[in-house]
Amino acid sequence: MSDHPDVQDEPERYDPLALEPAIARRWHDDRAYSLTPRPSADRDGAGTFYALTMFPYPSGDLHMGHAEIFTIHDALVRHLRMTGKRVLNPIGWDAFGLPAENAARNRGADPKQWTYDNIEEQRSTIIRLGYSFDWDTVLYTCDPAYYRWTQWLFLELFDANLAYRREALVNWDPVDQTVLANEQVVDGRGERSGAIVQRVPRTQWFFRITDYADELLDDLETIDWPERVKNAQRAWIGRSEGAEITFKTADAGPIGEPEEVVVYTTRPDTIFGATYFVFAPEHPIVTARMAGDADYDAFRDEVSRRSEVERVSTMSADRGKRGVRLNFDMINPFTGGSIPAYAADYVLMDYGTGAIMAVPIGDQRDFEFARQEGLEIRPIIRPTGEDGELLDELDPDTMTEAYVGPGVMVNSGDYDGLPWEEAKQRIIDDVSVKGWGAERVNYRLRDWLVSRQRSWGPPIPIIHCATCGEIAVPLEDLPVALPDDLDFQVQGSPLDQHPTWKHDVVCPECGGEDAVRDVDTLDTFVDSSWYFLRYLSPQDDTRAWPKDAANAWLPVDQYTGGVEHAVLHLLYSRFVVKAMRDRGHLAADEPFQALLNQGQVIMDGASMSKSKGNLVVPGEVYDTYGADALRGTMLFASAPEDDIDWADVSPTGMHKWLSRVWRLTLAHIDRETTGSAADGPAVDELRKAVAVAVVGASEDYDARKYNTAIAKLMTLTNAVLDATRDGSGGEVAREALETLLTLLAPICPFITEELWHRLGHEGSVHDVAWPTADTSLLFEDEVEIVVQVNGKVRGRITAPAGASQDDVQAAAAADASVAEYLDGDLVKVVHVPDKLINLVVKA
RNA sequence: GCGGGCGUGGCGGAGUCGGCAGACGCAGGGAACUUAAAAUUCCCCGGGCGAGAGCCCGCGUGGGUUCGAAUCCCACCGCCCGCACCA
Repeated sequence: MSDHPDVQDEPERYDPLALEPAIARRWHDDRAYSLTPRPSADRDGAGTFYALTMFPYPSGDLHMGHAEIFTIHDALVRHLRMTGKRVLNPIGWDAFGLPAENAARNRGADPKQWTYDNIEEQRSTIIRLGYSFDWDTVLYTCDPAYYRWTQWLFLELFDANLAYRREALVNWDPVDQTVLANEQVVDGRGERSGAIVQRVPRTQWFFRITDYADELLDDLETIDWPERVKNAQRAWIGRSEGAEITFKTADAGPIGEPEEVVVYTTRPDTIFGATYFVFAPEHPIVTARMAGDADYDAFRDEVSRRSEVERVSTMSADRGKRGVRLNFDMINPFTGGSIPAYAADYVLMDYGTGAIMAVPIGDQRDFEFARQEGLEIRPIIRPTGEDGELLDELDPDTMTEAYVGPGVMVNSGDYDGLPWEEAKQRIIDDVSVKGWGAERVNYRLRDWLVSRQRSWGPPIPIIHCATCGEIAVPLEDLPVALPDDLDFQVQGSPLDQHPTWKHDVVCPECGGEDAVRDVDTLDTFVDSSWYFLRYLSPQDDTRAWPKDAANAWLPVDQYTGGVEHAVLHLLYSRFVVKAMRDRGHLAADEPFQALLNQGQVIMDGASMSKSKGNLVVPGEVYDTYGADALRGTMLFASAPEDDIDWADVSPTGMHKWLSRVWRLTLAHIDRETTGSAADGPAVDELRKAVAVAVVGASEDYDARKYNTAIAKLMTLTNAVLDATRDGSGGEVAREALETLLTLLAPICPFITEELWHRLGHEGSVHDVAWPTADTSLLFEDEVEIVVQVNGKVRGRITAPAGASQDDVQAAAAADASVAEYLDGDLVKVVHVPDKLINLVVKA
């Protein structure tokens, strides 16, 4: 090279920094990987593929985690293209959200400018790393051209009664005077102010995701996702089966007659063991009956504050339960007996009905509370063993924990002697007959709270009219755009505090002036719950997406992203697709057919962060070794699902291998140029090595095991080296190198493209068809067979392929190193053709 | 506590349809080339015994099934990730 004029006769060295940026820029500027025009209605499954990667959030430059996702995804996509698929591979930015707003608050930045600056930085890194996205489909969720349709989506749900407003307990930061998103609450404190977050009632917008609870649960069986993600969703949905049963207050109380209180239980069979009754402290009946009791109010306030703070830091078992005896009793409808009523912190207002029948004998929490308060623990079940045999009766005085196993009912009136499962069904039936309740399925899943008192998000397209109520903004008035002159220094919501924005509207229904805009914005998870639909037609300003395109392209064939979205984003997207299906806008039941969760990139065993001083950024890696080495290092380190500890891997090693590929290719070109190209004596081995590599690497690519695919390509590289060591190398060497470059192209797109051109090809290596192997080369005339005696390897023999057991056995027995172990009667012979023979002898 | 996953050389990892454990690489050691270095190329590289051929041990631990187990079954230990007072 030019800075070493004295060594200019040396072969050109591999210098990725000199060749990668220009190629990267060309791919981007030429839109080399855009899929225009789109195949749509003719999509038949075989010819097209929708590959999706979770779009980045633009807070700063790309980090190593992004590089990991995109590298895996890009290898997948480039490989699929070479196998003939037409791949839709879009990119965009999840560009609304709190960091931009916080930057505005803290540093006076303009959130829009801040966001787009970060996007540009990320975009150039993505281009530099050679990720083959379709740059025609770029979208930004903060662009009015996008969020117009996010607002449309909201109105669709509003029209379907799947979006509604009600009062709910939300996270309130008393210092910043604002509601916080759950993700802004860290260990019970506001992330900015450090103040303990309170639960306060506030009117909020919700999406009725619970309407789809059963389908969201059942359809998990139809999608190809990691089991742990499905399990996380199952747990989050939290379906349980039981019954609702009505208890009455023992006295008439404030309304003049006994009040009815419904409880939810999964163990109706244990109702005869309900020896007390517990309300959530905020339960309305309790609030009414304890009104004016200052001690009670203090208890309730402490509980509501305490529960949120301590839930995150303390194990429930260590904490003890807090409760107070209320000033009334309840009647157990089955026994007719009066039982004491309590309010306690271990009963939650927002699950079930906010009240429970407490069965200390059969529920650990009730047991603990009963012990603590000296309440009766009544045995109503006698344990049975595995074969249904009766075991010892329970003794409440000596028990240390509740009994939750199988048994038969005792002390349970007409149900005595029934197995507990049978008693459960009988009691459910009887409850219905007597009008005391009904069978009931319950879910842990809550409706999705989507409103935020923040201003860097899509305004909720609703107008509140004094006479008409909540009125949808007419579609032709969308988008409801954010004003450009928000003041982010105000306390509370900048949108709410804007001098004119919310008032500059009349009611679309009655034309009345006494109307204001909704000042809340939508959760950023709403933006990301449908972006994969917008990718189908990002420039279309007449509709969110064309129905035929949605039907053609959904579900996404492969979705790659982090497991941190196991529940939220992936559950919300599933809900949105199902809701849009029911609105007639698409046909798919699920958004993402297959999901791949890539591992994390960590450093020295810990997640990377600036504060820990262990941060590695993609830039410093590709500025040293190049993008190909960065990509190769990540994929060679381990399987895509596994974490990568950057301290354990070696971009240097990857660079060394790529340099070897470079040298071998240039040496071959030199042979051809000087007319000395001719295959040497090792040509047959090399031919075979090519076939082995094609077959092996193809299998690995199909299984997305890029680490072993690379290992096989290294082996092929070493075979080329061995075959050309003597300076020989002709057509077969060229074929070996071209195959190597083709097989490596999806992983290291730059060096392969460059060398492909240097080998004299006009087009791109990425347009080459995936190679197939001459499998006849894989067939061996002779095979090595392992000889075992009593299961231990004692020798190896060479035999013709397909040799019979008799022939192999004879040859094995004749082998000197084997014969010495054959001292006894041959009792059994196990023969695995062409692989192994095991001679079992008995002394 | 409940649910899920994982334990293989100094390190990342192969092998996981039961059939030669440690592919491929990193780190390390040695050699060639060089005035020297870098780069490159070659050799060695789980532990023990042995001059050597080779033998024994070895995939978290202990059992089991089998001609044969890293792989299948049982129990235990350890680590990681979810969820966590959900009635």
